Amino acid sequence: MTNEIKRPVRTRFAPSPTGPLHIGGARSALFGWLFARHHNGRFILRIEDTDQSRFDPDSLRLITDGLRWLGIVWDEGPDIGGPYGPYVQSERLALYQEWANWLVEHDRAYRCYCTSERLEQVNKEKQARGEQPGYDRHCRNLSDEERARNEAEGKPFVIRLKVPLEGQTIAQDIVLGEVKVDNSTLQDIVLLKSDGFPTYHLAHVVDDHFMEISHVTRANEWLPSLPLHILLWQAFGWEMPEYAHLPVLLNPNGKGKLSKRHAGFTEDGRQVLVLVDEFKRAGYLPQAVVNFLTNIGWTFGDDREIFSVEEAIERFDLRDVHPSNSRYPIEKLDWLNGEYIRAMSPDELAPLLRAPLEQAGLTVDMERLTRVAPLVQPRIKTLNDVVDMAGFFFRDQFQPAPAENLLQKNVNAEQTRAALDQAHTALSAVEDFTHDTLDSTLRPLAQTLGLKPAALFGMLRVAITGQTVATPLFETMEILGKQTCLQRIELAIESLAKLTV
RNA sequence: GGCCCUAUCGUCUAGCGGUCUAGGACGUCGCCCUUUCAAGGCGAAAACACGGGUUCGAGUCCCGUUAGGGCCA
Repeated sequence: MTNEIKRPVRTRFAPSPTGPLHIGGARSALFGWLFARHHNGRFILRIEDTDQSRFDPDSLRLITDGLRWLGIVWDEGPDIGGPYGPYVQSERLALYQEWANWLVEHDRAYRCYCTSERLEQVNKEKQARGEQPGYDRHCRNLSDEERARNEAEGKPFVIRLKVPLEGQTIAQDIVLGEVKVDNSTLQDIVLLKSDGFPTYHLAHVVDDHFMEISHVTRANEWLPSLPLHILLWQAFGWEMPEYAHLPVLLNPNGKGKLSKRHAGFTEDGRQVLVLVDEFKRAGYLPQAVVNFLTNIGWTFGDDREIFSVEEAIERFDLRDVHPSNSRYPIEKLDWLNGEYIRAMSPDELAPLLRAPLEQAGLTVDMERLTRVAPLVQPRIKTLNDVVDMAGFFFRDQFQPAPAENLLQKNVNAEQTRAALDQAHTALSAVEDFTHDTLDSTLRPLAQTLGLKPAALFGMLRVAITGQTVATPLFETMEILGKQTCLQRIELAIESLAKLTV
């Protein structure tokens, strides 16, 4: 493991444009980005679109939107260009073909004319003999005449790597340390397909060479092909980047790698979010999501879990990344997001609450929202929670709760009606409709009525907000105003009349 | 099936041979505060997968087993 950085740090995130940005992909991108930023290096976005069958035209925008939302900004990429472009693999086909041919010319690779039927047949026979399946290297040993004949017939071919038949390939991984494998277990992998498109293996090595990537950060599902890639670097004779195979996220409940869909539900029945866009729509803050992701597989130190990206960049090192995969600890995000919400000033928070409220069909008065913000601040975990907690402040039409909800513990309908009646009278006389005055009016009233303060406040809360759980009563009443409060109490009294009949 | 990787509280993790009667965080539970709900404060339960080595000494090193993950087919 190297302790020094030998060349300018350049890392890359190389997603396939097959769909929206996944939280696992985002974390891989994040780690590469943090590393690059720590070393004042460059971070590159490259699109690996050589699998045409899974191509999704919306994907590029979805990926870039997701990264941008998280604040993971790239220095070179398909949208902004850069000195090592193009940054889309399908625009680099000539390069892959050129270098695949170079390998053939230098006897490090060969043309294979075998049909898929023959490959299948070989596998069948091998399995029948109890051998491991795999290509039998038939075309590796073709005579010049056979080769010439195949060429003359114009047979389609792929280009395969000539893997050494003996010995070991040893790799150094920044996260995992030494990884060893016997060459005899390796396949003569295809580098260039018959349609002229490269496989991942070829494209990876060629691109990372010409883009001067210094550190390859990728998910550890690529680890098995690492020896092949090392062999490829050696075949080209190019300087190898350092590799860091990052742990992946596992499903929180079920087994296996975190899937795009069907990640299941948390214990409290909420769906587990996996797409970056879903986090945005669910009312999570990007800073919280980044902080959350950074804490999986890496530790800030000092027993601290909450820190800014800038602080993370200062300390981040791939060598400190934990090698094992983790279950996706999604429960922690709610807590962290709540922490971020509480750490803001109410004035910062208020504008962020606007969108969720409007999306819920409410009309937002910013002046009122600014007064409501500090009330909801300690009570919400996501921005969207504001709708349930304080949506009643912004509804055009008041939605009263069922009369039953007015009834407090050990207080019957008749008593409730009497209490609300008295409260109405008392409040009507209040000139200064503010928290302190309301408190000094209603608290003594509770005693007069022989009710616990909690009981009186509880029925008033339901009457005035229409909810059993809401923002604190006196502050709420102050914002709603005297007229509104009195009207709603009257409404509640009326609804109780039906109950007592 | 073959190959590769991994293994500390329920979960995310600290720990890089003695300071570990194993630390932090989320979650859970209890108490306090309290007009609901939160937030906040205090506290509790909770882990070194197992078996062999190496060593004066192992959570920490080595081997195996088991389990989990991945890749190939």
